[in-house]
Amino acid sequence: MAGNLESSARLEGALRSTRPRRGLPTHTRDRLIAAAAHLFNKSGYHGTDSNRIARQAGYSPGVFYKHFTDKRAIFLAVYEKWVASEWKVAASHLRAAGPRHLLARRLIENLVEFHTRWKGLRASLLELVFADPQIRRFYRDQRRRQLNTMAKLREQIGAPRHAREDDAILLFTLERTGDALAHRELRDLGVNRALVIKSLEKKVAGALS
Amino acid sequence: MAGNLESSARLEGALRSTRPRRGLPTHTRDRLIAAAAHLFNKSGYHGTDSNRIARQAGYSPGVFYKHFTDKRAIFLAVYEKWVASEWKVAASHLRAAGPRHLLARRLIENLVEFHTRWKGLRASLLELVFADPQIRRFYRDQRRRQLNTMAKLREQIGAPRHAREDDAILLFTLERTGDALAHRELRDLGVNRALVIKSLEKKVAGALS
Amino acid sequence: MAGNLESSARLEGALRSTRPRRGLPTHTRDRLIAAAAHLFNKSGYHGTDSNRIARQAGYSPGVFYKHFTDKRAIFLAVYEKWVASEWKVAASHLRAAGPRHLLARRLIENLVEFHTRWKGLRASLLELVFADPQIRRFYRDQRRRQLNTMAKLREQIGAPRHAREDDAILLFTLERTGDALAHRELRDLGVNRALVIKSLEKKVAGALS
Amino acid sequence: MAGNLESSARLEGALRSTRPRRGLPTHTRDRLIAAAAHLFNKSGYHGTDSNRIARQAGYSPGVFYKHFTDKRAIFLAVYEKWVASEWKVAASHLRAAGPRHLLARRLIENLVEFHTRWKGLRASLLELVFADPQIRRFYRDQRRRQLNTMAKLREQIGAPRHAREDDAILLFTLERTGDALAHRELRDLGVNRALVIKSLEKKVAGALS
DNA sequence: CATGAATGAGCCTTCATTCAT
DNA sequence: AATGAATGAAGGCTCATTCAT
Repeated sequence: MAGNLESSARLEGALRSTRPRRGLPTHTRDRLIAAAAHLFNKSGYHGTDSNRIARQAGYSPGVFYKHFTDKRAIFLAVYEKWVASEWKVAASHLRAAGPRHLLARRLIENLVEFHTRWKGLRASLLELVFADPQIRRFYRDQRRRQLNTMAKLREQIGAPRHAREDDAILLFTLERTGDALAHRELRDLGVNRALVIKSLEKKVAGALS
Repeated sequence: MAGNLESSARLEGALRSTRPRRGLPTHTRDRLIAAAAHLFNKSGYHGTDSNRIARQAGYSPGVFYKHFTDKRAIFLAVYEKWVASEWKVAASHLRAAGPRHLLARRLIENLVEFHTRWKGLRASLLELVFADPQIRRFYRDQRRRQLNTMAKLREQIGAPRHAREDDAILLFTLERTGDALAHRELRDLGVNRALVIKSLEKKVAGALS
Repeated sequence: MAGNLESSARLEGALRSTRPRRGLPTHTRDRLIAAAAHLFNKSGYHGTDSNRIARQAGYSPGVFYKHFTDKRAIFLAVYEKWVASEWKVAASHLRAAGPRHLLARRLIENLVEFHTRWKGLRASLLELVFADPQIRRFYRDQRRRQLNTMAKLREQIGAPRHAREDDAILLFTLERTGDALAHRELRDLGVNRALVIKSLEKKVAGALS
Repeated sequence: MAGNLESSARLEGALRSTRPRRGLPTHTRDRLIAAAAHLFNKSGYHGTDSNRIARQAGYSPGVFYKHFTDKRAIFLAVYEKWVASEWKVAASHLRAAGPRHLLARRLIENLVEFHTRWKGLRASLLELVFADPQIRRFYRDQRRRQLNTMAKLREQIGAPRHAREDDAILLFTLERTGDALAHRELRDLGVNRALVIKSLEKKVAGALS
């Protein structure tokens, strides 16, 4: 993954150590977000307490509230950063030239990777989307943006229009199946993972035609 | 709706009042489950506490722990009852004769109704599936059962076989789109609800052919 | 052991089974006391709840409060019965003829047996003697009675008088050392059990001379 | 008394008032221990709850669990501190020069004082020694230490050896009689307090010869 | 006499949040 | 900017006790 949300592995070891006693506010904020991302993803939103986030980032509890009004706020920040980095990666795939089936393959690969890396965060997300208006708003903004991007992309590559409804359903399918792939749910279902992935790729390729 | 989980509306008004001073354990348990279903659905799992469940059911706090070891346990009980009643309704639709497109329509109608009624519960569910092994197991058992039922149903109506993988993807699509329909997510996306439903019906009808 | 407080072994198996649906109040009371004795001794006063006492005796929780005003009351009843049976046994030893050193031996043997059998009860007792005036009063009555008995006994066997103060100290010594013998405290201290017992016997024999 | 456990009287009045808004952890911990010692001694272990300990020490409930995992843990801490201060005082008596009968007198005086000050704590202790392995272990370690100290002391002052068994019995006698003296048990028994004390002194003096 | 469902005060414990340093 | 001790509301859970049947 690119960007600001470091991988879990790197996080675990490095965070506590190398930190200047007094850093730039932005740096502190970023460290907190990275720590929160890691912990939310590992233990869920409700399984993570704010003191622990601060400690994991190498700070004392008070720092947390200098940068975020409450726990909800840092979740939103984590989520925003997460989504931003997702978009960056997706965009790079979309810019890359190549035949449609290869594009589809890359997008699905990316999907699975993302859902796998952030499965804990996603599990918490859905409850928060339900419970918190601000998170809900952001969540839906992203979906709208995805939908618009799909339409634009088709335009760029000269494919014919599709019904926005079918695009939406496809996004839902990808999202939910991405979770299933991340959680090894398929194995429990006696379903072949590779075939599912192939099927998704076909759907995406179809949507781009 | 059929079944044991009373509708929210009925619950809200009636629970506290009409209760014999001393009932059968089963009855008490059922009332607790109904109250929990209502509250989990309204305020989410983490927004509901055990004392409140008891009070909503018309009891004092101690009663809760006579029937359930902890909150997790009653959530599972709620979930089991919820799923059981869902199956009952679905089964009645499946038994009813008629052309496939009508069957599909009824199933989708049922899907939307269920996701709408239990949207709060579903929002909490996904986090708990992630966090709790027992709930996860039950969740996946249901999915497997759904998958098997689909295959059997096709056999019964003489339709050709489909890949289990595609059935799984269809279930995921239905589940996630059902949530979207329940949460009025589509309006925010500028997507036509009726068309989405029609599209889902077509997918289901296709799966039954 | 004589009398009404059945041995733990017998209790464990038999209590729940053979009980007439409606018995004499005295019988019920006795069963409750026996069950309480067993449980207090095993788990301590604070580790035993009143519902469990009733259940162990083969009754429902309500029965308990038909016979005792509260948990304290049944402890006192247990204690009274326990002490009564202790006296009965001691009296039989005192009545039996024989040389003084044999009498002393039998009394110490009896002491150890009692402290061993009721070590859990004794552990709870001391806190309750501190906390509860009624139990305290009873406790001290017993001590006074012991003291008087010692004096009388010496008269009977024609031994010279001793200072009441020394008798009291001897009783304290016996009580505390009896506990130590019961709890295997001596082994931890690197002290020879047989020698301690011999020493106690000598003290008792001395007191009877 | 010297040492870290302040006297009840001082505690009662002073604790809540003079406390810096924010102190060193050690100081907080010490205040909690002092408050717990006071309350355990006054109301017994089971009559004291953790919130109350915190409040008595001048803190809010949460503080308690920053310093102790549970009530058992603070009891052990109280007990350790108590024993340590007891040893300090005893040691000062033992170091002081003087004839043996004066040493014995001072030791008994000290015994009575200690048992009087901590009678509530002692009453709870015995139940906890029965119920809690860790407290039991500590309790017995102290006894062993006392026993060893007695032997060493005799060596130092050039007295002949005594059987460890008799030393143990003497300690038990002192402990139990100390309690009796503390609880005014003797008055109820019609026993002369001064004579009992004299008798104990003689026993101790004898043990040092 | 006996039942056992129900009560409810109250203890144990957590954790988001604050604020004096 | 950072600290971290302290807060305190609130939730989880128990158990002595009651009372309608």
